[in-house]
Amino acid sequence: MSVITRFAPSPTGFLHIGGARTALFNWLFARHNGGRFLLRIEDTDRVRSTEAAIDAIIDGMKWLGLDWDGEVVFQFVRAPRHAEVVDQMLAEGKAYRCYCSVEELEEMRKAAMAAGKPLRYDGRWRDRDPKEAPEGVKPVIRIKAPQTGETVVRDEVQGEVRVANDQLDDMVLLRSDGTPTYMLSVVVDDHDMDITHVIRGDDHLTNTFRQVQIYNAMGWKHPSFSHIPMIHGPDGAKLSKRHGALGVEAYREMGYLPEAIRNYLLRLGWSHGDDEIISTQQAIAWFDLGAVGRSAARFDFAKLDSLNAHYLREADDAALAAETAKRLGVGGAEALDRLRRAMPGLKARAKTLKELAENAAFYVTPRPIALADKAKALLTPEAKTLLAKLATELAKTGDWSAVGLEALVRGFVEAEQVKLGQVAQPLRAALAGSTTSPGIFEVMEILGQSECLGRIGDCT
RNA sequence: GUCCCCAUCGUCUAGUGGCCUAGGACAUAGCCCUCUCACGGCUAGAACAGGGGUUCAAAUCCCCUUGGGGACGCCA
Repeated sequence: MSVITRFAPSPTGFLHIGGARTALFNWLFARHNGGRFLLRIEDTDRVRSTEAAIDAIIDGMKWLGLDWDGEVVFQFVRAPRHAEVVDQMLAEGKAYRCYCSVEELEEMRKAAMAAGKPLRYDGRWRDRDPKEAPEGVKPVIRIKAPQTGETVVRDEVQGEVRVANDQLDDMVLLRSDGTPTYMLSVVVDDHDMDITHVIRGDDHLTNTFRQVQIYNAMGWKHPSFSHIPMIHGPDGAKLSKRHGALGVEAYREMGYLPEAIRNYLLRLGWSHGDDEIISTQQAIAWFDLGAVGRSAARFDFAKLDSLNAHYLREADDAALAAETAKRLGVGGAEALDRLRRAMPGLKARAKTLKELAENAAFYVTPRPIALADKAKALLTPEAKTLLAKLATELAKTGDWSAVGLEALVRGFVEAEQVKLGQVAQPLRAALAGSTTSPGIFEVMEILGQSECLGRIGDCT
């Protein structure tokens, strides 16, 4: 039997980082096994589901390079099928109508809490005669769950997990308005879509017992379950927006590369010996459920940064130049060409595309460029004198290559009896407007002779 | 409150009873390289939550405690 996995987000918000990892693991597992990876949008909550969220999820998946097979499945349109399953359960005596009001349910929970008992529905309509139903109340349909024994889940990641059935209650399958609940639709859809492996966050682990009861009631074989640990914020608490529970588009905005995100997310909870840099090809070849860890991981931007820096250095210069130009809001073939030639020196110094753009700005800023305070401080009267002197020599040279310029400047400092830094730093200040930049001779070569002389002239 | 899950350096993790005076990566500190900043190289500090067992032998197996997380909804 071939493997079929799915990613089933509810469109009530963006595709956050935890969801992205769940999607990645499902995708990897399917690709590793030559199986199929499906995308199902769980939009049964009509109030909270939005079109914008659906778009955000789909864009996020595409950006991350997680391609799914076949058409996107929308859960809401399958509601009639879900109701049909409930009809069958009703007919077979595996489900029943419950006429409890929400107030009644609330009291039940309070009483249970006070008595130190599990918070569960007491089954008061389970065996009650439907003739006693109050007038005008639309019932919900509840499953007639087993009351003794235990339900066991053999999880690929968590191992064997069991719970006594008296801890579980008769959950609602169909709401009083006739729409299906999550528990029901997820089971019916996973069954109908022939999902073989359910890989999801471990916040669903205890839900799994209830879902298994539905599979059992229907006489269906349930898929293999893998509950992967959640991602926490740097402080160990649940991931909040403040930490990184941002939509993937926010990471894109911050200048992270999809390959870096994939690599980072993969290593959060999964490992392959001491390997850290793992290409997507390798990830597909190596991924296995058995190596997924069982404890929650904290999200760490520093590590993501370092991975991103790595992939930035490997990225194509022309593509990086185009992205940088876009972020800088500059166009034109000349600017683009300058950025492309400057890219090797630039990308080694940045961790994100955002930082890359900031560092690259001086290359394409029109004269006169603004000088940072520290750069101004470098341009002392003595330094300016030296620069002016150097400028006359620079104006005469016919070799404007980094190598030629370095030879020229080194000759100049020797003649002037000064250290290279005494010239290079003011030069950097004048040309880049900053105290830090790529190698100064490289900067000069890329900027070109007239631009350099102009910039030196602007501040001497 | 009830149930479930988890627990190795600050962080991500390797480790599946002897190879562990516990390895790697990120971060941190120092040194080297050097026109600055990065990159790169080298070095350093840094962990088996605590307590009981089992065993010739435990980071690894069992139990308890503690700490963290999750679920308990006519949300998903």
